[in-house]
Amino acid sequence: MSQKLFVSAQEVAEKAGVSRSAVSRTFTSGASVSPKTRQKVLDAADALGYHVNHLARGLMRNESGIVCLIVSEIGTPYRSALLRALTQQLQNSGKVAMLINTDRSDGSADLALRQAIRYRADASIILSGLPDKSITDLCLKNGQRLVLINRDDDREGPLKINLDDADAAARIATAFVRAGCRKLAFANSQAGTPSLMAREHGFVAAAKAMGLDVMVERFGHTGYESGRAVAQQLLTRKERPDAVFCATDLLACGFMDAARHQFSMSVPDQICVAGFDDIEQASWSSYGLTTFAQPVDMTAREAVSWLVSETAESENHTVRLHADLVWRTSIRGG
Amino acid sequence: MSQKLFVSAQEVAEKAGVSRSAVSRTFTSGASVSPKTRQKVLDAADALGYHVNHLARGLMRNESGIVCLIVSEIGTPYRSALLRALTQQLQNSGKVAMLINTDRSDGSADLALRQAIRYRADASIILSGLPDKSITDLCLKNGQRLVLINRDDDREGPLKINLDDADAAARIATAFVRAGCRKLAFANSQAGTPSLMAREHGFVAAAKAMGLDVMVERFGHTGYESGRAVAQQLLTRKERPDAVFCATDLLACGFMDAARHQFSMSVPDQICVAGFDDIEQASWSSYGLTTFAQPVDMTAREAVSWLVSETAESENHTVRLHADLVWRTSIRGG
DNA sequence: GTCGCTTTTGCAAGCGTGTGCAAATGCTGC
DNA sequence: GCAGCATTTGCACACGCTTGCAAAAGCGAC
Repeated sequence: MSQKLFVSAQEVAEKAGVSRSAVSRTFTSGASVSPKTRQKVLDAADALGYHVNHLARGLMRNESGIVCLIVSEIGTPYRSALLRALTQQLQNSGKVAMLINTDRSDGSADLALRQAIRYRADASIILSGLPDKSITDLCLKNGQRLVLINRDDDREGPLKINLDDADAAARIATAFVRAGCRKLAFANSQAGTPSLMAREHGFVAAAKAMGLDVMVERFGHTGYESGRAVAQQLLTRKERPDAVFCATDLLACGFMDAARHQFSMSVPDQICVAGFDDIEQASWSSYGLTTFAQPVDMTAREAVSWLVSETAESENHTVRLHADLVWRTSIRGG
Repeated sequence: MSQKLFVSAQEVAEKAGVSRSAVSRTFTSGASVSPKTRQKVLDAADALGYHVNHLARGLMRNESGIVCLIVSEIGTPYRSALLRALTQQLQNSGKVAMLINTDRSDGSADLALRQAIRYRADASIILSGLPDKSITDLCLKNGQRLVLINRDDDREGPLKINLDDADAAARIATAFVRAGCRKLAFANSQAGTPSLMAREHGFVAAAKAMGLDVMVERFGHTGYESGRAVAQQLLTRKERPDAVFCATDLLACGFMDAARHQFSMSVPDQICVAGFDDIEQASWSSYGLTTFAQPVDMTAREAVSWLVSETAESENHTVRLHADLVWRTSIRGG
């Protein structure tokens, strides 16, 4: 590394002919400093290229300004969209995002949270994976805040943001039946996360309430390829479904592609398809997928505003957001 | 925030019955500490839930372990894939990623880099936007390292990672001609980044070398909708192109969708299409897009290995990577 | 000029860590 | 037991910053 170190407040103070406290106060909002010295400090700082050392500031204030985002499958459309919204909101609130990728092993969420603790992150937002109870307890005990997105879990302390998955599933079941469909199917992955399972159970329950059975098929992880695989399983059955609700838009895209190009089926004439997330591709004209829009901006806003709020400690807070149905062309009628 | 502060090395030392230096040394690799005390410290630390304060450590060592990723359009397939690879590599090297979103205004890249300086980031990786010279100079002067990905620029000091865009463009021009196409077009956005323009110019030049003209059309920013718009401009011309090279896969997807669904054209029979990036959607069977694969993993590896290397300072380093042609079904023959 | 009051300023004590240096400890061979 | 050596340990200072506290400075009124 270069010999030349960063310029410190001390040097600025000397150049401006004031005490070190003065320069510190100049860069601390709400501190008492006269306009005259303030200007002297600002000039000197600019000339020297001074920037407050947030490491040291965090050390003193016991508040780093860092928020950890713990996320897997970053390359996925929905995840990256959420990531975008979160970083945007965090920056608006003067926080900075530390990104931790948990794609690797299974204990990686714990490792990630430990990293968050090391950097004294003010908070962590978990978009994936369920950390060990001992770790989250440690976070909470040390005044860190925790947000769990779509990760239903029974811990006390963290903010949990969820969707009305079951309601949405019921709505889509109704839509299928109105379109004249009677042979319903549900396409899922084997990930088994709470939100995916809530959609599945909600759909099956709603169908049962209308006197219909549901063929459920699960495969692999939650991606395009799994959608194709599930299509192969469902569409080679003796009795083909005439409507399928996919737990995710990616699954739905894979399913539609297989149905059309591999089984030469027409969507929505021969089979109706619905998804969940409203990723960008759902609106592409090759798909025109009817789906539920994840309120990513709202989610990000809720998460961040809770993180930066003064109060809101330790009460068991859960936010349930509504997913709007976006009607396109993959279901008949409408 | 909670009254209970984080546990410090001091408390661990007291509980273990050793000096504070001992616990510090226990958590510093390569420090001299006997196995016996080391174990005592480890036990005490575990019992108390101690974690080294990286803020303080960074302050002392003048090396924070933080690397800033400065990126816009995080939700885009290519960007998020690169992000995934970079965070992966950084974590492998014991670094941690600070994510900075520059979607907002134009000066946001500068603001972002300034944030990086405040946290004494060891390095910054810029995936988008060109920061002001004064800021990058400041980074470099203070021993920060800088990596520019696909952002050709004439500064000295940073590592620049680029692709052989022009070569790729020439290859695809040849492929078009071999497929019997003579009326070539290039679809671009108005972003005007170096790599996009290199593809355009390379394509036009290669075509000219073969005695062919190219219809060039640019629209908006680099996304699906712009692809559709460009299609509308190109396909309503008196003389329609029979082959179009899109500067980006997203543009290509938009173009193909418009060509097929809006103009009822068949790809590749009536028009051949090629893209660039090899995003996941390019392989989806609705597109089957022939495209060039961005070597994201290689890019990430090059960037990170340079960042953590001891040497490699101040020499003007440029890495030019090769983009493999991925042949699918959007071009005839092959 | 002096008094009372408000605002500004400087001092110094921390925050939690790494590390050079000297003292202490352990080990080996007589 | 003791000299000679390698290893471990503790002390104390440094890193760059914030902030309580008291001294200093400004200001208006008498």
